[in-house]
Amino acid sequence: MTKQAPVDKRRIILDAAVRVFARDGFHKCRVSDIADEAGVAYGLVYHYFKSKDQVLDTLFLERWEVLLEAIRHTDALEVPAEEKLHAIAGFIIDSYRHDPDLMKVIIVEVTRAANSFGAVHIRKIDEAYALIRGVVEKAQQRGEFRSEIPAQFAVMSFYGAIEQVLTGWIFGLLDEGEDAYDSAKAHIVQTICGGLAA
Amino acid sequence: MTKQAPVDKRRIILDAAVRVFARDGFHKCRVSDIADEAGVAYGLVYHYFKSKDQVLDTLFLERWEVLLEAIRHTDALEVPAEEKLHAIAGFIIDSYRHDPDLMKVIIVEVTRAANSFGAVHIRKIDEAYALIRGVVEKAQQRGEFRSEIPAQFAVMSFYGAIEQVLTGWIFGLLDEGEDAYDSAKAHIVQTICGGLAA
Amino acid sequence: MTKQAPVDKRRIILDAAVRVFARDGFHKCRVSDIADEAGVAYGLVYHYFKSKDQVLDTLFLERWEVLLEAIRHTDALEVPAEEKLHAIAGFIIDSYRHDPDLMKVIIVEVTRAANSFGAVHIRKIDEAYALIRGVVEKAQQRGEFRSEIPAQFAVMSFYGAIEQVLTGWIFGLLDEGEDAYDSAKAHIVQTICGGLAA
Amino acid sequence: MTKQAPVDKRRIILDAAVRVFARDGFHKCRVSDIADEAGVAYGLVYHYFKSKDQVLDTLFLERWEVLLEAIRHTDALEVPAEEKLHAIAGFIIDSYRHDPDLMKVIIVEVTRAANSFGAVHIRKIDEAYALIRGVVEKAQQRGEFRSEIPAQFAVMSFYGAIEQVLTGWIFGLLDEGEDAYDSAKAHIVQTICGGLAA
DNA sequence: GATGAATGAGGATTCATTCAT
DNA sequence: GATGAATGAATCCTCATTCAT
Repeated sequence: MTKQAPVDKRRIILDAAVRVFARDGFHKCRVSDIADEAGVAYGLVYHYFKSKDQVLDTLFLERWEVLLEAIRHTDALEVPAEEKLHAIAGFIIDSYRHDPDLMKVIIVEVTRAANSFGAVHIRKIDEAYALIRGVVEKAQQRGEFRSEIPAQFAVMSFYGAIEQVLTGWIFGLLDEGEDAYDSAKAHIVQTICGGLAA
Repeated sequence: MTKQAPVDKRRIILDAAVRVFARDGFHKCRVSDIADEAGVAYGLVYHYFKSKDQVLDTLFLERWEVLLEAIRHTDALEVPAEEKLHAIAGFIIDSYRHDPDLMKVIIVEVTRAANSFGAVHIRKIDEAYALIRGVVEKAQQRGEFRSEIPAQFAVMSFYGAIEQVLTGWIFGLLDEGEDAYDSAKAHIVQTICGGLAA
Repeated sequence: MTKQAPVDKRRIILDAAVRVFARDGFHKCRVSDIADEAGVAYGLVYHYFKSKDQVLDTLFLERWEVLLEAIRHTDALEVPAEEKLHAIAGFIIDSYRHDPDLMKVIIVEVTRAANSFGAVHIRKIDEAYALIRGVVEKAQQRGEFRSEIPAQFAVMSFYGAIEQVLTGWIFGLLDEGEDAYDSAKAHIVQTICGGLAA
Repeated sequence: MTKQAPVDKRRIILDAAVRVFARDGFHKCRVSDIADEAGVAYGLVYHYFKSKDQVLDTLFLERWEVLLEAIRHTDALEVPAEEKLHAIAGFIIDSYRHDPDLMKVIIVEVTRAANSFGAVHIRKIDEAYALIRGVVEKAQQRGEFRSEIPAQFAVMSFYGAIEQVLTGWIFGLLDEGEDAYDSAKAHIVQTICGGLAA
């Protein structure tokens, strides 16, 4: 007789929330939908989280921390800047490939609605920008990237391009599929680094 | 006897709604807040609009139609593609410069939350993408732009970069100011067309 | 055809609230009970009052202001202090006779639970004490009342006696009836002014 | 090996409940607040008590029984009625002096809100009135007290005066302090027995 | 006895929308 | 057109109580 893996209801609730938020949207869904989806009692959501907002916060912060770590790790590598950007875009796109619901929630409900939430989220998001800016600035110092374009704008273009592609997938405006994911990584980086001009 | 300037209360309500949506967010504000801001009676909002949603819809569609027209007009010009993209980015950025509240509402409440609303918005948004895609594709056919990058991705990068810069301003993560607006136009186009690489 | 007296729904709600609070208690009753009793829609309660608490507040303050006015008026009369106390006790007891539900609510839910509410109530209650203290102090200065007993204690005894009698009626521990009301006024004043001792 | 002082968790919970009820009020506090204050697990409160109400009941009944016993004992003494009333007032005031939180809870949450609870409390409270009435009636028969004032009213005045003074202390409307306690005893009895009149 | 996770009914409050005037 | 009182469904959150360990 093997010992049963202990069930972490907190985790179950978070995972259920991802599905519900992705399906119905944060504002349209009810807390009871989350509880139902998780198969737990209504009140248990409030046992683990102070509010509906906090469920979303937790989801975002958990994942965003992983993203920040990935960017930091990438930044530390001894590779060309272009390769770093490829790795970062790749990480974000793979996050979507691996768990599209979670990324949908993060982009649609948090990243693109960050003003509704406290300044905490905006600061976290800015942390990611700052890390990527570091990558660009170092590349500019090393002469890999040209310096006419302020790093801040470069970052916005890069990150904006990625998020827009994900949004295209989320809204069904862009074809999805295994091939699409990999080519998206390449094309975004090609565009941002090489430019569209012939 | 001088002719009274006709007061268009419908317009007053729409303008008030922009300020309220920008300040409090579409979900957090109440219809009464709009009426208060407009200085009209509660019920009048419902005299002119079927619902709170319709107020936002109207705001979005009014402005988006202008944007589409601007893109169409630009597309028809006989100028290099890069110049066209500069005009389009310029138009969007000038829209923000001229009425930041309205653009904030359109981006934060509509463009980036389009899934909450009916498919109407998504289709309208996609119309803009399609027009810009036309610009890119023609440039590719003419050899102005290289063809390795699918036009669809190019558009996403271009539009995403613009929206991200606006978002940066909206969230206070990017320096604003008259200079910033003009240089933003240039830098976005430089990045997307010329690339970051040295 | 005579014009109908306009119905003041705010008043109707307040009056209904008195009955409901008296019957079920402030904590046990639901806002919907008040609306039902008043025969109005649920939301109307919130159209006129910010919260359930505020309904009780309004009831208390309305009536308490009348009490304060009555005490002030009595105090201004040129009559012996004992007569003044009789008038004050009489006013409070007549208030109960006239609208026992309202006085029950004020005593049970406000006066005797004033710590749950904001300091506003306590201050209002203290205002009544202060006025009565004035009556006693003047009587002491004039030699009508002896000075050994601090006015503050005298007031507490006087007011406490009245409230306790009302509480006795409310809880069914003391016989009620038209006779009882008048004799109560006399007996309370006799006790406080003349003392029990033979 | 020294014998451990036995820890009576039931007692610890009751004592914690007194503090919590006094601080936050019976209705506003949560059962978990009691457990926290007591430093015990949530469920333990329910191990010892059937419900939150029962905790309050226990507190009240425990103390009230002591009060009843004190009154009974006083009543049996061969001393003048005035002295008996002084002893009773003294006992209640000393109870407050010794444990103000407990008396606050009993007065604010039970004695003055007795209608919310079952008839049990009212009957217990009435028992005290009956005992004091006995004191007064005997005094009236013996000619110590005059008979015009029905004993029942005399009791209400006496007990009401005491409770009002305690309430004054509780609500901060009356000066407290060691001196105040003793003079309060004297003044209440002087007022009730001797009257205010010169 | 002791723990604290789990349950779920209950109720206040909000607010979009309607409608009589 | 204009007003704002009236409606009532929707839903978050609280918290007493139970129960498995």
